[in-house]
Amino acid sequence: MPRYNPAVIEPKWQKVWEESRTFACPRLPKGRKLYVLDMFPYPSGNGLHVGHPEGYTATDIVCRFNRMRGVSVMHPMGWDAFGLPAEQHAKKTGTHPRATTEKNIGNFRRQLKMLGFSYDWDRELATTDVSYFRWTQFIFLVLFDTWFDATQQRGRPIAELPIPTGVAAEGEAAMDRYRDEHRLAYQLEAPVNWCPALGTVLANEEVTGGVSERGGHPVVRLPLRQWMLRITAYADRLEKDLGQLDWSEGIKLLQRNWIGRSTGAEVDFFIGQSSDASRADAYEGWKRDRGHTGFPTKPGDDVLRIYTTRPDTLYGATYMVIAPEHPLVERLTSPEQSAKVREYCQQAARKSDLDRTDLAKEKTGVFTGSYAINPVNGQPTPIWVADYVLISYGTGAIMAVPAHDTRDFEFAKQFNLPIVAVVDPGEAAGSARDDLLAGRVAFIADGVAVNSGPYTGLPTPEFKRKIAEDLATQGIGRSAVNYKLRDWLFSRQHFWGEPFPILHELDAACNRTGRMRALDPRELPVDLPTEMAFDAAHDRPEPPLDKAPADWLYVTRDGKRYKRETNTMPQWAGSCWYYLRFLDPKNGKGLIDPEIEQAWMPVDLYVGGAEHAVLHLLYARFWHKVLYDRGYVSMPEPFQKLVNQGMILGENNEKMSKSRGNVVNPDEVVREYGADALRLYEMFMGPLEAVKPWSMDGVSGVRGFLDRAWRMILDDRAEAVQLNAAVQDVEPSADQNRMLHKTIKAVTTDIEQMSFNTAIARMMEFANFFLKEETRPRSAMERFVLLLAPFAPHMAEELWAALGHAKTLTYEPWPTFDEAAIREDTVEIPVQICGKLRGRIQVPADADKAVMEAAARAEPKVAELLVGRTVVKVIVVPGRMVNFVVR
RNA sequence: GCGAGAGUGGCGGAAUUGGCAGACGCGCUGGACUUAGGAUCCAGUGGAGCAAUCCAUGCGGGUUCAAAUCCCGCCUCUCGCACCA
Repeated sequence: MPRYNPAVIEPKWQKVWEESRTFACPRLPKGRKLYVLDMFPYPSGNGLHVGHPEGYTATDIVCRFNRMRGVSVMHPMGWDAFGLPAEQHAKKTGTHPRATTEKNIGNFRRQLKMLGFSYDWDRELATTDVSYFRWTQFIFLVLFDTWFDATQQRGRPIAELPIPTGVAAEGEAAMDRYRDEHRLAYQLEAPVNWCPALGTVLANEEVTGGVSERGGHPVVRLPLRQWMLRITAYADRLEKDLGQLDWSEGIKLLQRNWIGRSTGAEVDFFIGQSSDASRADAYEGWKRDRGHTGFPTKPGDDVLRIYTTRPDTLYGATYMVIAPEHPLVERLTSPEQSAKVREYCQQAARKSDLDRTDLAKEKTGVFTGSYAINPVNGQPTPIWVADYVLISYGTGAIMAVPAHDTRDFEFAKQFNLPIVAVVDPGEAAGSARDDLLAGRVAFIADGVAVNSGPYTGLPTPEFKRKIAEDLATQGIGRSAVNYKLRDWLFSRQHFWGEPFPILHELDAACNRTGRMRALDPRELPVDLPTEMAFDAAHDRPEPPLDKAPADWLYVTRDGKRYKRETNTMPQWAGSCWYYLRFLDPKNGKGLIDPEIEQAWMPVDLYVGGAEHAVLHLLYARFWHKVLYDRGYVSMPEPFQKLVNQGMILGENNEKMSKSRGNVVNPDEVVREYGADALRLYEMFMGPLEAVKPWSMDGVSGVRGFLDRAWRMILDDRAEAVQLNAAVQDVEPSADQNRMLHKTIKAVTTDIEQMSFNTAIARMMEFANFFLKEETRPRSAMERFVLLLAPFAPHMAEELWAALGHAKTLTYEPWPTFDEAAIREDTVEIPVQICGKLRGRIQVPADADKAVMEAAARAEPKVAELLVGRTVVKVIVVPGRMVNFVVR
């Protein structure tokens, strides 16, 4: 047989696999099942990146390994194909995004097939397929039809939403409005970054310093009607259920931080109704009333409600801060301060979120001129407006305790506000304590209360518990939980995304009445219009679909005229549930057959980049929980085990990018070294999860191994297929057998632990050993080929065939090992004196302590060094080492 | 600033979890075969030393018969979050 030539054998085996549908997966698993999922790629115009095959090879190895162990393996692939680039391309060239997308998918598919991954290609799907997004739209309808029952902590049909009698009394329209306010999918006026010059709405990351990243055009923030998804309702469950998942603690923590659960209290500070004269009386009256009425769900306009995680520092509150967008700003501003406050708020409105959270910047704010009364001590406390308080978190207002909060401390220093310490760090804190008491630093940890009225002397945790109770009894506060997580802004002003299955009612003058109507699931899919002009310049931040042909845009139902929703869904939508559709990709009756879902879910192994550690995984988990609550899926979590592959850097240790000129093209690597070499190298580079630099020399190194493995079994100088003369039908020697079984064991356990780099090292050792052997037992060679198969499947198939097998090795049983064959008769043991290596001895593997010690004492070098010394202690670890402790 | 992870030869990385540091690969050195070598094969390769030996897992302490591994204190790098009260 000629030399190893991947350019010939790789396409050959890919064709065999494709034609015999080798990796086709049954509708339902037979026996043990394993669902192995890759994060499906966005098919960009640049083609595959070497980062893609990293995770894909890892999962492919796991799949091929498990097939050989008789497991029913589900391993699908598809395309996350919506996205802005195709739309931008359309604007430039007029090419429909679908055409661009299909072309790019074609290229990605070719590249993935070239690498020999064992996907069941019959299950291929793209998020842009009408038959797919029909069900994405269906799930949106489920979200739209669901409200979150906080008491039961689960999503329920909107029809089951209890309507308060007061609302019901107002009539049908009020009830509709009430329902709309409670749906998991709801509408909101939210500011967007509108760039007039580019004629598009930009994401926050695309705007820096008030201008667009691309082109540097001015960006304005405009309120626009948006769709939101109430993910915050599921915050608690999204956090709690992380516990049952087999994910790295790092990723779980990332999600926990993102959800950002905090516990504390809401407290009402009395602000009264204006006239200063009767204020003290009014306050007393208010407090008395609250004692009877309790803490109201919604704050009245006589109070400023704040949220704090440190109710134990109430006595240290020296001022209050409200966000510039707070509804009470105007009311709380005194005439003298009015001009200043108005200007400050306008300035804040112009700043983007990013500008406002700019680090290292000085704190800004203005005094409103009014005071709120601290309910624990009756102290009038000045109210400031400052943009370091966010309207979107908590109640948009805080009590500031500069002695025990760094941000408040900075602000107080800036504006010379009083600082009152109410938590004593204790004697142990030393100088830090003095600094705190002198107002030089803020102390944010727990301690013991001081200057806190009846609470003085209580340790922080106890104080928190106690005051929460007391506030509740007095009706001036209550325990509260807050999350950093925000509701999900779910609409985009783009063409190339899933249309919403929503109609807006129009009046006779073609204006929206504000009422909307969800399409019936039977009316799905809503396809995108095929005839669209993409060059239309935009002068308003309206979605491109506003310019869709009228026959698409306007519809009539039950005699009423409607306009379709023209926002589209974000790219995240399609990737939120693709793992379900893979299981039943052609189902025209439902998003998935429950029998199939129950049989295959959850995903047993999910591999992808860490860049999706938060958003994608959180969004998908959220959708899954809603589907679970509404009975479409049978378990609450979709991804049981998650592994994040590390990024592959360029040869220069920098991130790969066109501008750095260090991009490695998989096509070229395959052309020069073969797909098996690429696969093997990506696995050999280091641990899957580690960040590691590319090395072409490394690729050529593993290619060298493949060449040697080839020559170990085949005669590469013969014209026809011919085994190497050393390969013979003989029994392996004890040494050969030991190497064989050691290798089987190591490769098996390494694959199970996804430690692919060491598995490859063990196979290299095997080849290095057997290349030196004059005779290579055929049985050993065959089992080696099976071990190699998950890593380098093309070569393995070729060698397997050359060894006389007619069928693919895909379903050959995985080799087993025998511990007895691995065991050595004698082992070499290090002998130490005082922990230093002084000699080595050969002893029987099962030698007991006495035998080992005797052998060690007999070792000439050791014996010499022990002369004239007192052996204080001898440590003997059977099968490991001997150590003499001498004086 | 907060959080997480990581520091081992010239390089990528191993090390049964406290038991011979440096598996495997790259690179390098020497040799063989060659018109040729960026092919293949053989030998060597952490540092210092002629050697015995000594020194070596970011730095400094500690525990232990024994530490890359455990504990304490630092330093550096990477990633994530970034005024969330």
